[in-house]
Amino acid sequence: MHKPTIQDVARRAGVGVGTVSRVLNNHAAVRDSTRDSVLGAIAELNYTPNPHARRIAGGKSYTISVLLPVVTTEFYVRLLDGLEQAFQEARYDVAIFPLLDRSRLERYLGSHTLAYQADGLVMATYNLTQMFQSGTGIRPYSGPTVLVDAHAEGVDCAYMDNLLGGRLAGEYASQLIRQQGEGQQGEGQQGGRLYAVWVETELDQLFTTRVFDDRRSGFLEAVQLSGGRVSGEYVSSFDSLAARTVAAQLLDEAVLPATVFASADLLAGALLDEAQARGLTVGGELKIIGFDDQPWAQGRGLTTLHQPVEAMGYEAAQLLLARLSGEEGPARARRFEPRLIVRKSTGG
Amino acid sequence: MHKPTIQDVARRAGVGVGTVSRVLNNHAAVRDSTRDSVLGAIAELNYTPNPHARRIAGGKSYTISVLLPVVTTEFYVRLLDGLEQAFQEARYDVAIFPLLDRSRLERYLGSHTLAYQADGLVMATYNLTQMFQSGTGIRPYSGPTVLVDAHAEGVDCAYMDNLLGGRLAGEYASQLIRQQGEGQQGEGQQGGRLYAVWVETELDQLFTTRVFDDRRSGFLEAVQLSGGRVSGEYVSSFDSLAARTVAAQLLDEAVLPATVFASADLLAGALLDEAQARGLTVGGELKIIGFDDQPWAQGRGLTTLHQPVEAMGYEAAQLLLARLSGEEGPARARRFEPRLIVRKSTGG
DNA sequence: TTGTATGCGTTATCAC
DNA sequence: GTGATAACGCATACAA
Repeated sequence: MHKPTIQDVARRAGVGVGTVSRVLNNHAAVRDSTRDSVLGAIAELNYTPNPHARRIAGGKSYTISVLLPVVTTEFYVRLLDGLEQAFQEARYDVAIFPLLDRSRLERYLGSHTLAYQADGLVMATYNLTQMFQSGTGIRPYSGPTVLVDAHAEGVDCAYMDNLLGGRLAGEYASQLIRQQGEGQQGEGQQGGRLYAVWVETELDQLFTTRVFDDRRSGFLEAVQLSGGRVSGEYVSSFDSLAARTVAAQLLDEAVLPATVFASADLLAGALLDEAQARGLTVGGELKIIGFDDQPWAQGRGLTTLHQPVEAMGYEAAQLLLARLSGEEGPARARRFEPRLIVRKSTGG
Repeated sequence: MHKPTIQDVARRAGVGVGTVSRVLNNHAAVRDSTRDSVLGAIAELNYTPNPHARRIAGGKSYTISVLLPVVTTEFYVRLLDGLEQAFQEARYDVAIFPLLDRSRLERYLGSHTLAYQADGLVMATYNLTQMFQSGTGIRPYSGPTVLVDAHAEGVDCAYMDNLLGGRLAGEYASQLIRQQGEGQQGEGQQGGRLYAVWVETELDQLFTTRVFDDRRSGFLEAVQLSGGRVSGEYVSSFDSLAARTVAAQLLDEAVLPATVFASADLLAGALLDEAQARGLTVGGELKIIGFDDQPWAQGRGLTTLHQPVEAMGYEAAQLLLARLSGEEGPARARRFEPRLIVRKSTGG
């Protein structure tokens, strides 16, 4: 018993191979009744098309390469979920290329690798401009490319509006402080102070991203617009140890009551830990706002910004698929909006 | 100008396509002179074989799936280097599957994915037995499989002898203490105390590994054999924050002079940091031994165990390739030995 | 709307 | 040793 082929299906359904191919690829022009019988035969034989034969006949690889940073975060799991669902629906395989180190990028894009043979490329989170800048020896992939969780001129992209996210956090923080100011009358500091912890942006790095800068800009802008001011800003690298150290420093220096915005849940988590160690009442004298809505955020009651990551991945895939089916025209950018989730870390 | 095919090469070299295919695949029976002319034609035309056509004609996918944990460590970069080199030499593509979460394992092994279509599977670091245990709904991959950086009965594997590594550390630490004891006569503690920091083994986890347990067992065994004893043992999760906390605790409680074995460089690095913060003389009153020889270990002068990771990857690939070319027989296990690198953190 | 025939770029199997 | 040629499984242009 060999693996059933399209021939077997055709014979079984009493049709030609062309017809089977047509129902496989949704080529509308096929009568419902015959489509049903073909589908029936496929099911009975448990037939699955041979992807390699398909590739050689179609002259395409039906494969998409996804370049991904190696960061063990729920974010990328969700992003892949969105991407893979869309590509699967369109009968494309996705090959994942974890960018373990810099040399690997060049290798992946080299002409003899899987990535190069792909019909399209998805790049996550990177700064494309910097990545392909002259002098690095890296040359851009020649096929259609889409950026996800990043944006650049002249390239299709699906990105999260981190500027908006920061703004939402800033507006909410300002509002919290106003409310608190109304409650306890006569307080000079009118509702407590405002602090922020930022993620250090690594300069001169291939793996650089504007994500955190945008969150910062949005926040500062919103706070300023609402007439508030930030009493102290802290910077931490994206690392739990550094975050904890910075959290301790912040709580050493901060004047309570205070509201703190951390531009990543990783940093907010460290603040939560440090506050707990000091016996501070989170949600009361100390309010904390994070960003990411990581899986633990709900359990720990962290007010944070939730992002439609799967939707962003799905849409990025759609943009690429459109190009693959011949779409011309200028680059399109799809924007996605974070949403504030209020929990008890801000008294909600 | 279309992409040159094997036909073009044959024509150019004045031979048949069969001959071209033969030189491509090293099918010995071809005269040197004709091989040269074929190679010449290939170079002139800049010909690269179409992998899809190859796959369909050969009836194989010429692809190997590598299941990898998502841990940003030099270890996996080096492991991939070894694997990829071997597979490339044998004209196999490698597809990397980062195991972001548990659900992804099932999906990767599902019958409609790339991984399933691979001719062989490489699994890194995991506990195969636990992974495929009944009840998880995960069924083993049916093709030839090789384990790397792990070992199990009845499966080909290439693994690091972490037991030996631990033993080497234990012997060296014991030796250090004896030497020190001889130097300062009459000291009751005869050369100082011995401490150890272990990596916490996560139980009930898919992503479990025996690596750290082996390092621990080997160390304790060697120390006992040389008549020494461990004055204190500490446990930390594989996380820089936790490691620093544990390092601080250890240095709070330890009696100097002391020698500390950390079963991973990540933990040793935290000790280095904490010692520096306290103004302790590393290599003198405090000696530190790590495990892994991470890139920074040399610069910071950390005595540690170096592992032939690339060689292990390369050999794992060879084991799999042997099966792919029809090798029968019982499972083979290839053992690799860590090597102690003495640097100034132990006074070397 | 559907069946047939041709082509995709290799590898493998023959003869020579 | 080497050159024809038949698969491999599918998509597609063309004919019906």
